[in-house]
Amino acid sequence: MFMLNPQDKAPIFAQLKKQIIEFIGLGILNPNDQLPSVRSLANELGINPNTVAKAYQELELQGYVYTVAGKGCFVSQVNIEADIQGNKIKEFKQVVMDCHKFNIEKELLISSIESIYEGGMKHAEN
Amino acid sequence: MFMLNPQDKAPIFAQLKKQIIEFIGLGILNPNDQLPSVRSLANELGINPNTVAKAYQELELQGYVYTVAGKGCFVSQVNIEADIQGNKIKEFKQVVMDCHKFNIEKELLISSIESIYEGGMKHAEN
Amino acid sequence: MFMLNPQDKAPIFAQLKKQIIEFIGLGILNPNDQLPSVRSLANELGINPNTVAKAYQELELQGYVYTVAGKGCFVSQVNIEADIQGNKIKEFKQVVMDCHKFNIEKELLISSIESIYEGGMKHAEN
Amino acid sequence: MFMLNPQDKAPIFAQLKKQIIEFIGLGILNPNDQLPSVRSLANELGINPNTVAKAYQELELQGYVYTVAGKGCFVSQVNIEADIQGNKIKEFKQVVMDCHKFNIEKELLISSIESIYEGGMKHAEN
DNA sequence: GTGGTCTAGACCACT
DNA sequence: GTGGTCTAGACCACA
Repeated sequence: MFMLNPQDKAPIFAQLKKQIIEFIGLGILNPNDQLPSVRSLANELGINPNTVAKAYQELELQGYVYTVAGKGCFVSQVNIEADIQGNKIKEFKQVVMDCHKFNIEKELLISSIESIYEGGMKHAEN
Repeated sequence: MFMLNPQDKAPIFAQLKKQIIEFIGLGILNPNDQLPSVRSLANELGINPNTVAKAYQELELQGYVYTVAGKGCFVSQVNIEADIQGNKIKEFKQVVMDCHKFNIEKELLISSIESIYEGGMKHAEN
Repeated sequence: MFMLNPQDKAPIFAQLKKQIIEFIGLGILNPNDQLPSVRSLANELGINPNTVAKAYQELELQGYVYTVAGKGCFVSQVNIEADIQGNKIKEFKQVVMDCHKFNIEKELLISSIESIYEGGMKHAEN
Repeated sequence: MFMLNPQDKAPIFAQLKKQIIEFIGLGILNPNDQLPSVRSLANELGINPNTVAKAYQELELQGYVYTVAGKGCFVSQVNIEADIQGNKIKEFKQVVMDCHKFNIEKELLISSIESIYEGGMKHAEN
């Protein structure tokens, strides 16, 4: 279900977090869905349970999930999607401002957007 | 000349690197300009010379500067500016693809660009 | 496992780098093999961990190894071997061109090659 | 007359030395030819006289030139050319042995030699 | 346990 | 003066 890249400089728990947030944003994980248990996920991914637990903890701290002792970890029912979108937009604006600073032409950016939205929705290879 | 943010989670040498690259991209530092000496910059910023040296060394490995032992460290004359712009654009496209994935409307992105490029906004709060 | 020559003018970290690259080229170290830990190797060689770390970091920057914080340093799985051979051949051609420039006879070079490849000579005295 | 590359990692005095040796090997500088004076050469190259002096000193130590106090520095009349060729051949053998170690095919090396000796005598770009 | 970062202070070669 | 290298020893995040 999740994909980890050991060569990625980002710590594993952060990769996990990011993917869970992404899945929530994409509607693959919906409010009140239960996440896999720490142990099962750790087992499945071949990583340390502590690592999974850390990801879950941070997600809980940031309000994306809630934990019920003895039952498991569930996706929050609050308006997470808007939150995720908001963060992405903030990130987007930041990058645009950098582009502006470096005198990259506005038209170039807009045409990039057009082509991405029209074309396939494939990921860019890094 | 340079500004370090101790609260930033990024390592000091990376902050320094980023700023130097930015200054080159902005034309504040031009090809063959000499960077401050390792010692003087370390002194000025209140950090260890090794930390500055590490930043300089990585910049050299990546081709942004060249260093001459016994003389100092200089901005490369190759087309760095295009390189920096290229990286920013890549980053931009990546973010746009994420936005697309999360169903953020194209028009929203474009209008953000318009306002940033017209308004001449300075910086987003982090 | 590794051998350092204190009399060699080359810096320690460079000697280490060179040997690791050689071991990869020779198939002694294979893709995804784990390198000795920074601390253990430093201890074994009687040098400072920072020195080993520097070697590892440069190897990573050049793509020969990848390192996972908290786990260790591993040989890359990309086609490093071809890379190493390519570099050696480049070096070879450079030397041949020098020989040509100095009017060294072609036959002399070729016969040297023959004798080395047939004899299975070990090493030249430095 | 001489060409220095400040970006080259080799120290300037070594670059100078190498070129003088090369010129001797090529017959551009002949036995008992006088080298430019330390000061004039330093002036011409825009470098420190100490740097030139160091190059000359090392050349003298290695027997390539001899210095006459108050008169200048001259190319030795001993059999330098053979010496230079000998060094190159030694270097060549070393590289060939490395190639052998890395399982590079003998035929590849020989055909490289053929093409270099038949083709132009241009330098390889680094 | 691992590697990453940083400091303090030293010595060296080069200019 | 410059940068390059190395040591000793520290703290941190990650697994």
